[in-house]
Amino acid sequence: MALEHAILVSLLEKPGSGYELARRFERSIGYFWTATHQQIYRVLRRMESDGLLAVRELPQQSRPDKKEYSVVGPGRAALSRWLHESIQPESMRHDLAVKIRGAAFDDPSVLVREVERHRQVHSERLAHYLAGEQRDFTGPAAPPSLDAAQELQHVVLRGGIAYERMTIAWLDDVLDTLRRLGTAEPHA
Amino acid sequence: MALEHAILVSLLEKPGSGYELARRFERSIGYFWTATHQQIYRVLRRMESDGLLAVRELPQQSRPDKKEYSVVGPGRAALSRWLHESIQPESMRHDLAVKIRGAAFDDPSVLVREVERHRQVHSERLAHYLAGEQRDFTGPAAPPSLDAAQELQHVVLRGGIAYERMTIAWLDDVLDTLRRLGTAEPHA
DNA sequence: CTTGGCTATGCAACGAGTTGCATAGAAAGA
DNA sequence: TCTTTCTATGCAACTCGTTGCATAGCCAAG
Repeated sequence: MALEHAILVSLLEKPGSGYELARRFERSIGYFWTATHQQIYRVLRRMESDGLLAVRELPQQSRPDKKEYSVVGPGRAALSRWLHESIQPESMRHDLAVKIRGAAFDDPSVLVREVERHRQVHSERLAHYLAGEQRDFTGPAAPPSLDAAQELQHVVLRGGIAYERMTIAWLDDVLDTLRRLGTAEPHA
Repeated sequence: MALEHAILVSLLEKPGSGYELARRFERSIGYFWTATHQQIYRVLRRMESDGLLAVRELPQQSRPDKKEYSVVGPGRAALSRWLHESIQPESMRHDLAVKIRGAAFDDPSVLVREVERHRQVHSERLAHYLAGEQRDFTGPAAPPSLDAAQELQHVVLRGGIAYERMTIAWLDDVLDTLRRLGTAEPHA
C-alpha cells in the first residue's frame, strides 16, 4: 500500500487538498506513481481517521469548500517506519510488450501506428521533464545551491529522464523490427 | 484487463496448465507482466467459461491432474481485436522513487542498503536476460534465422535488457547522491 | 446563450490483485 | 527420519484501483 506513503511524502513536501494531490499525481509525483481522485479521496479519509493526517476546512467563495490535509506526528512516524522496511524491487507491467509479442499471431504491421503514438507520448514527457529540470535544478533561474529534499527530487527526476530516453530508443528499435517484418512477410 | 491478453499470448506461444503459466510469468512473460497463481487460475476459469480457451484434463500418476489450456477461435479473435485497439502508455509505479523523495524527511543514509539491494537484484536480472539472449538469439546455439514470433520476442527482450541497464545506472546515481548527502549533512 | 472546462468532493459498483490457508503425494536433502 | 521443495489446484477474505455518475457554481469560448 504505497499510495499512502506517496501521499505522506507529497503532503510533507506541501500540504494540500485531495484535488490538489490528484493534480500533483498527474505531474511530479505522477512521474512514478499514479492515482485517480477517487483513490486519493478514499485513502485520505482513511488516513485521517487513522490519525495520520489532520484536516482543515477552508471555506471558499464561489467554489466548493476545500479540505486541506497535512501530516501529523503519527503520519511522519509511519513514513519513517516504511523507509526502514525493505520493499521488493518492482516488477513490470507493460501492456505494449504484451501486444508486441502478441503481434506474432496477427499482422505485426498493425502495431506500427500504436507504437508511433506511444513514442510520441514519451517524447512529450521527456521534453516536459527536461523543461522541469531546467526550471528547478540546472537552469539560470534555479536556486544556486540545493537542500537535501531538492537533491533527492532531482535524482528522481533524472531517473524519469533516463527512463523516457531509454523507452524512446527501445520504441525505435521496435519500429524497425515491425517494419522489417512487415516488408519481409506481408500478411493477409 | 491485460492479464487475459498476456495469457492468450502465452498460450498461443505454447499451450499449458495454470501452474505452467505461473512459472512462465516468473520468467519470460514475467519480464513485463506478473501474476500470482491465484490470479491466473481464476482468470483461466473465466476465460474458459467465456469460450476463449479449451481445456484438456491430463491425468498424471503420482501427481495431481493437470488441466492443459489452449486458445480456441474466439480467444484468437479477442486477441486480434485487442491488438487493433489502442492502449494508453503505461504509467510508472515505482515504490523506490517514493522512498527516495521521502528520505528527505528522515535520514537519507538509511536508504543506502536498500538501494544497494535493488541494484543487486537488477544486476542479476540483467545477467539472466543476457544469458537468455545468448541462448535463444545471438549465441552459437541459437537458430540461424528467426521467424516473426522469435524476432518479436527478441525485441521485447532487448527492451528488458535496456531497462535493466538504465535502472542500474540510475541506482548508481542515486547511491552517489545519498552518500553525498550523508556526509554533507549527518543527521541525528 | 449554450457548451464545455475548471475547481472540489463524493457514492456505488465493479474488476484487478494479494495474502493466507488447504490438500496431497513424491522426491531430495539434512 | 524429518523437513523442505516441487507439482498442481483451489477457496475465502481482503485491499487496491478504475469507471460511471452526481452535484454545483464559475468562467471562457464559440
